[in-house]
Amino acid sequence: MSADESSKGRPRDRSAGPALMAAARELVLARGYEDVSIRAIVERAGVGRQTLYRRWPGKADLVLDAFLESVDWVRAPDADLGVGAALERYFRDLFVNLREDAPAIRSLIASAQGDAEFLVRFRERFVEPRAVLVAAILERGVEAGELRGDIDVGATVAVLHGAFWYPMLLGEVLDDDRAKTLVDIVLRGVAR
Amino acid sequence: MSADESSKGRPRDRSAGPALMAAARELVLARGYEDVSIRAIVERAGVGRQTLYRRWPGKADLVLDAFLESVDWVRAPDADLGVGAALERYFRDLFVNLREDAPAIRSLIASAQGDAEFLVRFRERFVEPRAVLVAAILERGVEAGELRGDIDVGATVAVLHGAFWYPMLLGEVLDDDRAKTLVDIVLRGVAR
DNA sequence: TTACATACGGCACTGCGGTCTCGTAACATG
DNA sequence: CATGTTACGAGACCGCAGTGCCGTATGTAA
Repeated sequence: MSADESSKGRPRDRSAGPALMAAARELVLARGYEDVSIRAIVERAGVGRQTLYRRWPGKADLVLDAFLESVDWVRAPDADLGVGAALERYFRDLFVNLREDAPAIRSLIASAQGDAEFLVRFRERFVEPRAVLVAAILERGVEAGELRGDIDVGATVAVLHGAFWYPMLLGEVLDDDRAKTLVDIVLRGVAR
Repeated sequence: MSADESSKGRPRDRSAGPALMAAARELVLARGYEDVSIRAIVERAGVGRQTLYRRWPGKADLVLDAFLESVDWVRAPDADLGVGAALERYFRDLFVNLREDAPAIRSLIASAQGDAEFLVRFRERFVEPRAVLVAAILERGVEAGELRGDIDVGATVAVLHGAFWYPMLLGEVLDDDRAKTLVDIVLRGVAR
């Protein structure tokens, strides 16, 4: 699967892909996703346009690769933490790592709204790994007796992540306080 | 404010605006937001392109007007309902009204990600009215002693709405069960 | 009636995303 | 070496968003 070498014809220039990802990352960070044209990326990378389209379906997939390269930590939570502390730590880390990349992620979510195939890839690469991680924290909490046994883990994951997508997509700042408040609401609820 | 009649020069054709909104709504519902071109809208409305740009900054604002015309119910909650029932009713109604319009709303949220000025208008027209309404339900619940007195109303509003944005933007179905589960999690929390 | 101001439909223009073709380059096979 | 196959940079081409300009139409004010 990794060896997609047809072994026939001229081999691909192995430096072109990384050069395109680097160019895309630099330009998007400097000017913002929608102010960076495909033409500008390939020019900066010093390649032809087809060389990009031979590797990615379009700008969204290229930028997804370019940014997930650095965001793909998704580290496992410490097993000795309580659910509240583990969740808070997860979201604080997420917000820190997103401080620089949030505009790009927002634009990728936007791109996915009109492109069902890219939405699938974005889910696989960005959404699902984080959902799985949070689900694991919650299930650990259930087993430890910290959380109720009848909770809907999938729905809780969606509530937690939605609570961070919503302000992000509205252009608000994601700080530590928000992580704490968010986790507190979902754990304790607001009812008396 | 309503009489933006300069009283000088040729008056605007009063039928052009409604014709454009109707054309936009029909085409977007039929083909989807990103498959409808500005050119197609003005052609269907039987007007020139500048006639559109004289009234709206672009497609996003036109479609926002065209769809909020029908979505702008935002009815006040019944005062005799408990917080849980009022919230459930609110989200069930929201999901029903969005069953047809959700794709368009998704595309508008997408448009707002690369256009800060449109984001402001989208917040004012779509986000804030609903946030105010849910905040009122929550505050009523606090006064009635149904909710704790120390809750962060704004954060709770964000958690509730985020929990509906997240699945919507991921292309999932918004049904009554989701409304119930969502409200249940936020009210009761997941902790034991 | 004569200015003046604004709206109108139509169209040209630029820059973009995406597709396609050209001539050339780099590899494997025989 | 010759042949076949694929990648390469370059650039033509299409449809679109957005802007600007044209000649014309429709209103108000002198």
